Amino acid sequence: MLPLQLIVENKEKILQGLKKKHFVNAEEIIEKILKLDEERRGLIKQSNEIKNKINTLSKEIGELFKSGKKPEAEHKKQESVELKSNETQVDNHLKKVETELNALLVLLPNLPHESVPEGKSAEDNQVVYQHGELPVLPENALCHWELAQKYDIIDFETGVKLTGSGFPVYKGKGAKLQRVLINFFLDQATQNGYTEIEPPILVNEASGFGTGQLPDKDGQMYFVNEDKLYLIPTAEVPITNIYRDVILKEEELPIKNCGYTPCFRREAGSYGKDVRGLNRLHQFDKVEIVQITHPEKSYEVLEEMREYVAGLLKMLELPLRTVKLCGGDMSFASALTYDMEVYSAAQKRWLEVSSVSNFETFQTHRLKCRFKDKNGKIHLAHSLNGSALALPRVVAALLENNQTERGIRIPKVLVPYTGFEWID
RNA sequence: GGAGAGAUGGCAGAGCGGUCGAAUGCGGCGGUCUUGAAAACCGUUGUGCCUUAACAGGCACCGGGGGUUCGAAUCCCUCUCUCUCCGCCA
Repeated sequence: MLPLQLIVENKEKILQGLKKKHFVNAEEIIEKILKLDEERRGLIKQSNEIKNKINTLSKEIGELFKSGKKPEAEHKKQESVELKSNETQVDNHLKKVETELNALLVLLPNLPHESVPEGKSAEDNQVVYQHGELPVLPENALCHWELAQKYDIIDFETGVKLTGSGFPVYKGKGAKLQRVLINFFLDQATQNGYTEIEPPILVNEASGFGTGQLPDKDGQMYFVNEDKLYLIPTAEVPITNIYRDVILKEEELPIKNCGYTPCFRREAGSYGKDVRGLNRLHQFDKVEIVQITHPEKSYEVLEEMREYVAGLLKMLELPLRTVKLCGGDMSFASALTYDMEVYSAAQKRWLEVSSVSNFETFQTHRLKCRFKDKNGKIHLAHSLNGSALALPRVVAALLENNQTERGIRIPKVLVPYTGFEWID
């Protein structure tokens, strides 16, 4: 959520940013917001003045009763009652205005950083980095879902039987590979200064709202109606919400947390090759990294996080590229996002395995996550996060790119974890 | 799941329906003393919003929401959470 003050003070800048993000109706909404805000201020002033009078009267009434001047007290009581009904009217009006205002504010996405490229869709994204040779596989190379079946390591059909599509069952070395990757990613993160967190995977509405999934993505999360809880779509939600309603000390920044959780996404309306095999799932495993930083440091940290994630993929010997998302392709809450993609040699396409974003104050404003500087002043912190990494597509690329006559080769860094060099 | 108790400032802990944003203690910050430190003493110590160029002033907040009252931290209702006992349980 964008701070109201920012909108009031920087209307033009906001409109520009929203345009870059291809947000429609921006002008109309902003105008409404400005008008409502003006109304709101007026009403607050009125309400406060009435309350002030009532408070003063009440004190006087108390004194009058004490000194036994009953008739005068009664008179003032009457006056106070009238003021009260007046106040109730003003307050009701104010409440209505504030509800309307809030409903509009929540619609506005975050503003893109100035370096975000113009563009409408994924085609306009900029490749800013590429590393590794694209493997060339023989004609008879198999896609990962075929390999999964051949070596009996992932069973999609049984997942359908147990739950539904998008809930694969990992078996044998396939299951172990999941566990190994989680451990590897967590170990790397903790070695790089991130504190490991194991959060709940069900969260309440306030948490969903805090990181911006609600109300924007209501319907994409699984919801447990009985207890009014959401299954998390990413560890970002619980891990970032740790800092909801918290005032940090400046010297506590940056906060660096990481965590593994299963992630749950309903993702209604997907189709075709995008959802084959491991390409898109309703449940998957992911290690997430989250940082809460000083506002002046967040872009530096974003680059650091992006390099960190690229480093993971290099260790796994996967060809990768980094894409800077254009305005139209960015998420609701992000100010700048890099997607990390690996090349899946049998499918002959790039698969997104990580998304690293700076949210600036968009999340922290909702979260009320602030820090106190040396002078005792309170500021909003910046929040960032990234996948490091999501497993399924990494596994897809590993299986496809490393397939040989002999079996599937496990990357060297993982062998100490797996205890085997081949899936065969 | 059943029965009871409770929720107050960074923490601990007071608070007859009126002068309570809230005693007191601890902690934090500033100062006096000291070569330095400790001790002692003095002062200070929440958040949000509105008005203001500023000084300053006003309003709200004692778990959340609603109510009674001229006036609520204090009374009533309701929700949430915590604790104790019992039951169940990895």
